[in-house]
Amino acid sequence: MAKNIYVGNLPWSATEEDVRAAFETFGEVISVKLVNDRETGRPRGFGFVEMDDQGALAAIESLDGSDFGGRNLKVNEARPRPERPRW
DNA sequence: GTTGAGCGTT
Repeated sequence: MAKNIYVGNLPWSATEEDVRAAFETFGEVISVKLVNDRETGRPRGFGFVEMDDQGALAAIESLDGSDFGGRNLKVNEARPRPERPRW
């Protein structure tokens, strides 16, 4: 099983491989998604990481509040996202 | 070449 993780307060210079490398230290990283502004194309400074349950919990406990790129990282379980409507 | 609370573009 896997969990979605919310990652916030990221430096604007951070990339998905940086986040993935940081989270791979604690477990198997399934996917990494950094959110960029769709209209301006600028990075919004947060993203999501999908990991295994144990790895996700370990990464949250270890990376939340830790220093990443000079910023205090915010790591938490992501909110459930509604599935896309297909009507 | 700028900015800084938050939960995503398929």
